[in-house]
Amino acid sequence: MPSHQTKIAAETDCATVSCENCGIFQLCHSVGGDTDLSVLDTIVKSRRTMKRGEFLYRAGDAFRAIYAIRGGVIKTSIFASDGGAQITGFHIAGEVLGLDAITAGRHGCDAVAIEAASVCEVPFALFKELGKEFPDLPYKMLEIMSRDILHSHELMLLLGKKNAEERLATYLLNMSSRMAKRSFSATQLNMNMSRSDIGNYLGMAEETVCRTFSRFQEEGLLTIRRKQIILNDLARLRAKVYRR
Amino acid sequence: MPSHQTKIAAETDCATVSCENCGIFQLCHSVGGDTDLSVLDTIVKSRRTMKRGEFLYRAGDAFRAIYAIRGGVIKTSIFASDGGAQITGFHIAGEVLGLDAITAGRHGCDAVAIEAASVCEVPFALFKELGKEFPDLPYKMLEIMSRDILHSHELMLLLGKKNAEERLATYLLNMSSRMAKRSFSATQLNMNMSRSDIGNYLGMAEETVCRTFSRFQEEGLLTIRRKQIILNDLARLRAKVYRR
DNA sequence: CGTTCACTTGAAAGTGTTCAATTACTGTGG
DNA sequence: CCACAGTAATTGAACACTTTCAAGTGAACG
Repeated sequence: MPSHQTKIAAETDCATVSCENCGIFQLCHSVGGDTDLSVLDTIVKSRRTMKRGEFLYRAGDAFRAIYAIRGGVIKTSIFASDGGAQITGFHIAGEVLGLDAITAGRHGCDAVAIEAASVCEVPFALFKELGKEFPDLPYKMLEIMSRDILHSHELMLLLGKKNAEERLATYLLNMSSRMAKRSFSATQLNMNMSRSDIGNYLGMAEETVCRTFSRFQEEGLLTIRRKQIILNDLARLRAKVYRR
Repeated sequence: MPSHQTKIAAETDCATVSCENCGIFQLCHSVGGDTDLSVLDTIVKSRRTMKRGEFLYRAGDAFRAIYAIRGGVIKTSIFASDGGAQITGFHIAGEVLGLDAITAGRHGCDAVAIEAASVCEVPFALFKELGKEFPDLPYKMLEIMSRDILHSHELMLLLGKKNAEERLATYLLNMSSRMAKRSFSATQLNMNMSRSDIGNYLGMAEETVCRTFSRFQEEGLLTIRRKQIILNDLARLRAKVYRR
């Protein structure tokens, strides 16, 4: 579990697990059946590696492609006219980005790498072409978007109804289960995002995030080691998610 | 503009404007071209009228159909395990409901009529059938979902970053523009939802909604007449949307 | 015509934010 | 390898905003 912090965290896994971590690949596999997959391979191989701080796209950019994350973490955020921003998600391997741009024809949010990352770029025009050969493809995409909407709704519930402890607990458990799903540790989280980003995402001040982390640590729920958070008691953390 | 409060507010308009208010119809028109539209007519004619308080579907119900609202207002809400609820939207004529259920195969939220309403029910299986004849159809649906995601993101920004005044101002202007888009008055809003519902949606207590309404009225921004809100100064209201 | 529910308003209490100061870490250059 | 600078994280204390609790008003409806 040590030191390859400059490397892309999940990249190797993504390769070894025959790219199960990569959404589009998954998609294609589940759709392709015995059909010739050579075209798909071509598309998926148009990869891109990103350094920390690099933008995948910016709000206002013309919509050309959708992106499947192969490794690393990418954050998306929207902006109010007054400059205020709201982070709408931290996205990890296997998740698909850019779908919110379909309607407007341009991206509504910024997508920026929080740590070194790797993405598959699938031009939307090409995606539509493929839809002709694999009629299930667009419906798979509907499923993915449907999942996005569910995620949004959960975040709304969090932002609208939960207090600081409930927010942070929810967030940690969400991260934990998403990591576990991709066969990372469920209890040792590398929180590469800053406290400030977490606060922005959860709708609370950076300081409140810190204080809540500290309180959780005092209560023995977790251990803070730099950016690494070790969850010591998932059960008790789960109890924090809902109002007492 | 007077009294037909028990009638479905937009139903008549929907008919006269050759059903432009109805999302699915719009959808079909934009897709159909000169092709035989008789099947579409059949589907769209499977309408349903709803009384205030009636459920279109409940969280957990099996996903069978998607719904386009022809008239009235339907609210959707999700539930936390502890019983807490978050209203995720008030939906009016022309909007499509039920799409968030595609992934899970069952609905994740309740949809209930706030006032008498009328909806077109489109069985999803049938929708998929139609997709074969009209290949653009699923992509149109992607667009609609993309719009939903954008809406969700905006609400997140509101819930995460805005204070009471900004929230209510945003909400009123949003309602205003949606009504205007469907050729209703932009300044005379019939807020059929309760203060409590508004509060829930905006992530604030019912009392705070009242107080904010009162303050806006004192400032001359609007006039409160029962459920009817008259916006007297859109410009000044817009200035309230962002932080001073 | 009274009962009920929704809305409104007041005052007290919490919770989280803001401002400010301190400490810890990261990365850079000597 | 260490010192330094700059950034991120943490903690404290005062303050602001919203919530909560409580009471009162008004409309709606049987």
